[in-house]
Amino acid sequence: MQIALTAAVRCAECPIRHRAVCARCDDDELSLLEGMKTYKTFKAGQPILWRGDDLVFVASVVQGVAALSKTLEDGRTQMVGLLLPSDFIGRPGRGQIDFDVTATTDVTLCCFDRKPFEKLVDDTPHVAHRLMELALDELDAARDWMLLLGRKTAREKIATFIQMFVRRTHTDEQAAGPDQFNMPMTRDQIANYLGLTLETVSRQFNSLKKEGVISFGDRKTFTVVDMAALHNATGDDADGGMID
Amino acid sequence: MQIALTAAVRCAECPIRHRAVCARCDDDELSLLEGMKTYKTFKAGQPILWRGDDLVFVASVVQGVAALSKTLEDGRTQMVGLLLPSDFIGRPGRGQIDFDVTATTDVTLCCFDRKPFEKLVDDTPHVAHRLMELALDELDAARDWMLLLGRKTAREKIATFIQMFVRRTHTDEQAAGPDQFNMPMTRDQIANYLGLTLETVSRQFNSLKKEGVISFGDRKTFTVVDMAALHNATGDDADGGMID
DNA sequence: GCATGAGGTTGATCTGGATCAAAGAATTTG
DNA sequence: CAAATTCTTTGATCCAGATCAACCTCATGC
Repeated sequence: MQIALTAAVRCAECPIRHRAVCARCDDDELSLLEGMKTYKTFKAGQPILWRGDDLVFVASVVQGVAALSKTLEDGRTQMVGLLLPSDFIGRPGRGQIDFDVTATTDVTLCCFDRKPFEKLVDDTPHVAHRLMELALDELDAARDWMLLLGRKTAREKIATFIQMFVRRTHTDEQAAGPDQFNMPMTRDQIANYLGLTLETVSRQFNSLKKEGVISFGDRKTFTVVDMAALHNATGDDADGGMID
Repeated sequence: MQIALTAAVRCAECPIRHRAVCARCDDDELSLLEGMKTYKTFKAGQPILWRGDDLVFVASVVQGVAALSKTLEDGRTQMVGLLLPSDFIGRPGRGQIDFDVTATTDVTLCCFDRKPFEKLVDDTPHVAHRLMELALDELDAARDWMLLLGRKTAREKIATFIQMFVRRTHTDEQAAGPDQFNMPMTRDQIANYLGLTLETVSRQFNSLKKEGVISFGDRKTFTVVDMAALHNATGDDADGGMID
């Protein structure tokens, strides 16, 4: 699950601010982790963890995008979470996960052995508290997504996805300009996230483009032209949008 | 959210075992809460909490069924959680909720003021730890449901729902016999849970009945005749079923 | 440069569930 | 127990999105 971990405010080499450890964490706590971190990289498309795998490490996403997904017997799959930089992989107190984690783009993880990390959690109540908060955030996001999957139209799903993606992304270094973003996922991956097919995703993207709500650069870059119209298309009321 | 709270192993008047406090809780901790609990009852259909409400109490469901749900601007709604006896309402550290809680049947809650409850949580690390576990269970359940909402057919949704309901219910006092259960929800409520319409729910129920997988008593009672066939119809593999 | 392959678009057709409609149970009310 | 109300079933029709099928457009490699 992606509760944001984080080693540290002062985790020097990582360009992200790990999120599992809060601002109140002092140097002593952080330095406990400082010595034991390792980096792992994965190529786009590579599996990071399989369902049922032993969780030997926990990690923050430093670079790239990873996906949590579940699969039915006959191969239909559904993404159940999206991991962006600073998001966390691993569940405090659990040795296993019930979904697959796959690299969507090339991914760099900042990893810590699970055991010492859990000791840190056990020894520092406010870190445990922080992890609880993050789990609850995840739960909120999952429930927003349930509403999307169960009741929204294809158009609303796409609009909601773009809005969510923009909100989670636009303070990051990967932002290419004002309201302009890199879309690191293929149509197929987006379809898996939204419970649609890739053809429907393509059609809806292009229909929003035709209406002047968004526009594409080189297909990896897109710009939200009319943020109000985009929000209008989500089906959400006033400001109750997805944050995940 | 329904992480199971619980006052106690020895919470004498409640016929349930509250779940937020674990077996390791000793008498001293429990007695902290013992003095401050109150019971609230709600009629079927009554709202228990509205989205955005201040959370002045946390509570365990003692009797009946309640639902968490979210609503779009135009009124479409999606249930995002089902609260059965011993489930918990309230989120440690949060003063607000982002969904509505409604009584599905007549409901009795065992309530505690939020503030003293949170003090108990803060003072007893293993209770906090238990709550974290419960939040993670919820998250797993929410993700299972995302798979259901995004990728399952109507038939698979109904089969999964019955299986889930049976699993969560069949040790309870409300079980009417072996594999026989009371269904406390209307077709409409089930539809809202599964992202379907009430007509489709009715048709699928009757088609499973016609095939001899389940049978009805007086429409509030149903029996799973062929558990294997039911599981077969869920689309899940081997034993990776919903637990929620 | 051309070949190869991965991703994306676009069109035609099909279909699972939604929607619309009406007629039964069951339960509650008076 | 008749009337009203709330649920449920069942049928007919419709349509959003899936499916099937080309074709297009980039990258990347040789």
